[in-house]
Amino acid sequence: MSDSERRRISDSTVRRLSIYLRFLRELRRQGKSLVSSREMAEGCGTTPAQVRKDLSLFGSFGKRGQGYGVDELSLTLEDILGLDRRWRVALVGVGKIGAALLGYHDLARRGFDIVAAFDSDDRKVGRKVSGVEVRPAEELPRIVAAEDIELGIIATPPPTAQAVADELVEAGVRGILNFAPVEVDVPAGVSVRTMDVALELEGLSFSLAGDRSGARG
Amino acid sequence: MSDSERRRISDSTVRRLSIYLRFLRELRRQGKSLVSSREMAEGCGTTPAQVRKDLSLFGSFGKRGQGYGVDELSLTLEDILGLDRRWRVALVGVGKIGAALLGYHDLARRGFDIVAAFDSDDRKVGRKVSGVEVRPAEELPRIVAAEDIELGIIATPPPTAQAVADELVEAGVRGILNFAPVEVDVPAGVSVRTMDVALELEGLSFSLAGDRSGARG
DNA sequence: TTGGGCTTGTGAACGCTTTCACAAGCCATC
DNA sequence: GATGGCTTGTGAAAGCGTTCACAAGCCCAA
Repeated sequence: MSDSERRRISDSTVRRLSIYLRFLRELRRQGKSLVSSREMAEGCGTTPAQVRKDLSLFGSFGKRGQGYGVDELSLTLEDILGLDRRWRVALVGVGKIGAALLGYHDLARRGFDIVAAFDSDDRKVGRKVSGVEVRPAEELPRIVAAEDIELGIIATPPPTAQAVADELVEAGVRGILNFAPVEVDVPAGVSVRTMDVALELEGLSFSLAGDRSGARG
Repeated sequence: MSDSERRRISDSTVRRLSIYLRFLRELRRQGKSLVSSREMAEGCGTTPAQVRKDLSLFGSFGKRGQGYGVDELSLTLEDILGLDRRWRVALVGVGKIGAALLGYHDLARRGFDIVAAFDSDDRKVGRKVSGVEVRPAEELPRIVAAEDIELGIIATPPPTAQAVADELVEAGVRGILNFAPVEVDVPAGVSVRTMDVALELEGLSFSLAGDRSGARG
């Protein structure tokens, strides 16, 4: 697939592809070999038409009358998502969230290895957290570049998030997962996703606040 | 605002409202009193027209030729988002992520109090984590109902997530933040948001994989 | 070989979200 | 009080994503 084709794919489609893959891996563990778009939709919280349309953006992977081959489609989605390899990730900020991420083995299971961790707090530097040594923030540029790290996770307080993002990009990182509750700017060609727990809770709060009369739906 | 008006608001708008509010609070700390849609757009990663359209869905809060009053708009957005009160939250699963959330004070700062934590592991039950006592999973239904808890956070392994969601809903919870990497089903009238760190990294992986020729954009 | 049941792949229709473009309106200055 | 510069609020247009609906195609049974 060419870059220009890839660019046309929407964020929501990519997100669903990940969900499909997660579901397919579960089916694989259960030993299922075929799955229909209807079953995928039920397991992934969407519609059969949506599943088929999403997949059709990349090719024809199913068999009419039968469904999709679980193994085959898993591999295809892994290819599409760029998961046919492992990714080297740098973590910046070893506070509560950063430490939790270092200990969260689902990341490695899904292809993302945190190979370096940084913190500006001297008391944390040198300690090992879940097997990864915490390094001083000053070494970030050198190590990220030297170790060919392509993804970064920002788990610092908001005021330093932008500076960290700048350093990561300068050192060659082209994808950033940001846990600081602030939007960070990056140059074109670099992707950022921000995860803000409180922001998600606020979304729930909105739904509930609009529901004061006990309405259903 | 009536429920039916509220229902028309899209998820993406609600998400942006939260981002606007986050930004406005920062401006308030800086002592700024007026802000234009252009400045908000720059600080929130969107466009001025989008900012104005989002706000216009709820009313006219600005002053032509000047912009929006920072204090006034903050309060308005808090009202809209249902943040004119505090929310009582139950946390289920005190593993790495759960413990990190208990120690993450940004939640309390933004109106969400984790007032109960549950775990099925006897070794964790009874311990206090960041000031909250861990209770046995069996007590969840009773305590959530008795304490008028309206929001739940699931931080258990995937296989138990659905059962926990069912218990939370049964006990009266109408909003769930799910950290288990699996989609959970809930009845109409209950909202769920799933946060999956690996899934977000996969999104970044997709962008980078489609970018092998060093294209810009 | 034929018929029935089921499922994919996809153009077209639909509906929602974003962007555009401009009238209405505020403020400072002269 | 009139002028110029700036900003909001909003219909209309454009752009996207989702849903519909059905032809094409597979498999099983008789």
